[in-house]
Amino acid sequence: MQNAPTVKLPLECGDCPIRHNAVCARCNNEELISLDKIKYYRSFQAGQTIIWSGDEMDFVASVVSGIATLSQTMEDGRTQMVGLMLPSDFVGRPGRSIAPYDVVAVNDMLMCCFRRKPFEELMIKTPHVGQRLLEMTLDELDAAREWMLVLGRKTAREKIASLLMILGRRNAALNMTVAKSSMEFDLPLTREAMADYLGLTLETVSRQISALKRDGVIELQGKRHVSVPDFNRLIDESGDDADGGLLT
Amino acid sequence: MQNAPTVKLPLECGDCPIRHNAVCARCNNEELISLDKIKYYRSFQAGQTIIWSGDEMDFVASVVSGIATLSQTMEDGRTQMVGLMLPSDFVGRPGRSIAPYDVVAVNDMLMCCFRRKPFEELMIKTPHVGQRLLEMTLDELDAAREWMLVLGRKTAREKIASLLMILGRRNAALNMTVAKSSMEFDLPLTREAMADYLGLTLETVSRQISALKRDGVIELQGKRHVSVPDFNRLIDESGDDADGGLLT
DNA sequence: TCACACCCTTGATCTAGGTCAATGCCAATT
DNA sequence: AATTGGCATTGACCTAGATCAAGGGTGTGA
Repeated sequence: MQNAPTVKLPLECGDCPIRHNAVCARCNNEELISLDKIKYYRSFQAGQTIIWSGDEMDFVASVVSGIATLSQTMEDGRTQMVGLMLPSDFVGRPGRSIAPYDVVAVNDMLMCCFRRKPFEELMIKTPHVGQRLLEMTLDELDAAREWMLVLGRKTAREKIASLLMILGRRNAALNMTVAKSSMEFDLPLTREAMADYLGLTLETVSRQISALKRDGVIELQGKRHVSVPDFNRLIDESGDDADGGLLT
Repeated sequence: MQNAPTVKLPLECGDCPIRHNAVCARCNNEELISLDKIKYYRSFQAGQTIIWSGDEMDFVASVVSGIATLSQTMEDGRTQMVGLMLPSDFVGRPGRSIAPYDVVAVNDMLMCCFRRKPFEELMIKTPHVGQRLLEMTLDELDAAREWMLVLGRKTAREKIASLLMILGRRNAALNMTVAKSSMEFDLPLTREAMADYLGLTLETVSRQISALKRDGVIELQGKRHVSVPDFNRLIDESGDDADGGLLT
């Protein structure tokens, strides 16, 4: 646990995130084999709802490829996205059978699933899996709390900049490249999905993106491809501390 | 793990939350003894900052009595509370030495502390502690995500009602009483702290509390004692689903 | 090639909540 | 009993972002 990396790792040995090298280094073969026995793969189409809030959920899973969103919706239709699930993220929760939010595939996805009961038994038998899950959960908690600052206190422009920073960083991490001063990436989300993530309306999202473009902070190729000539400029706009987060 | 309660337990056997009955039932004596060897107690005064964001943190701890807040502050002073720590909550994180937020004592507090390194070693030796910590972290993650909906999508009035619901419920839980249709409790927070929790200004908090009083949803004795004649009315005002949360 | 469905942008207007400022309350101190 | 200081309330006004509305690309299927 001491030297475990706190950033999300891309896939390493095989295609299942549970086997990330942070765990593998400590796992013996028996554990890997027992994991293999209870897992299976499922794919989902873009736009498909993977799990409905309130539904019985008999599996836990990790994202192999594609992007999903977690969101909560009030009776009157207001919705708030509470998480973005990217490859290597873990969906579901041992010890609870009812899903607390909707999980929706943004693009085509492949998930590595484990039936919940055997997975729970496995966690008791092989503590390393639980330890890795604890690390990941703590990271998600930190991310959720950082997002609370975004939602509660930032202006619309800062919110957009914060989202672009996250998307840029995660894109860089997925490509195993270092985040550098200039970068470009695709926006996986519609303006409406961004609005739901940021607690804004889609019109405000659109206006602020236009404003950032007008001010030269970003450039757009089409509507869904962004390039950031100077990443530090974006950081300034986001209102974050320069050091870029609370890792380690 | 299967039957572990998902609500936070009040203190049970002794005064350290790590020994909550959910864990105790599965622990053998050896584990309890080894915990005792590395723990110590610290008290803090009301208003005292327990941990500064960015500081080195060589211990983890759990709240024995009193209330603390977790908060993040931007350079220009805007602050957002990201958590309320009540008795039995766990502060700090194994595997990370730098504190990501300020922890401030709201009233006089007693904390049960563990030096971080020995605690991490203990977690490896005795998986039950890690499993309990995972449960607690997952609960906190759910709470953080529910709060994201509050921050991102609720109106000021709904935000206040949501906060009062949480305070009322936690108060009922601490007193080991069942949440019933009418209840009363003290507000532990100033109007400003409530504003920081809710992403509002203190004036708006004050106005909305006055409005809820005017409309008969709550009554005030002094400025810090609330009684709620009909808890369901408060739930309606909060915009939440009637069933009252996502537990189990 | 037309038409329909999506997604996105932009403008005009409205409003919830922020900002600024005055005042009130009460407990502690002198 | 006067003073000080920390909270809290209330009013008047302002503004960021919501709401309402119109139109513009682009892709897909008939």
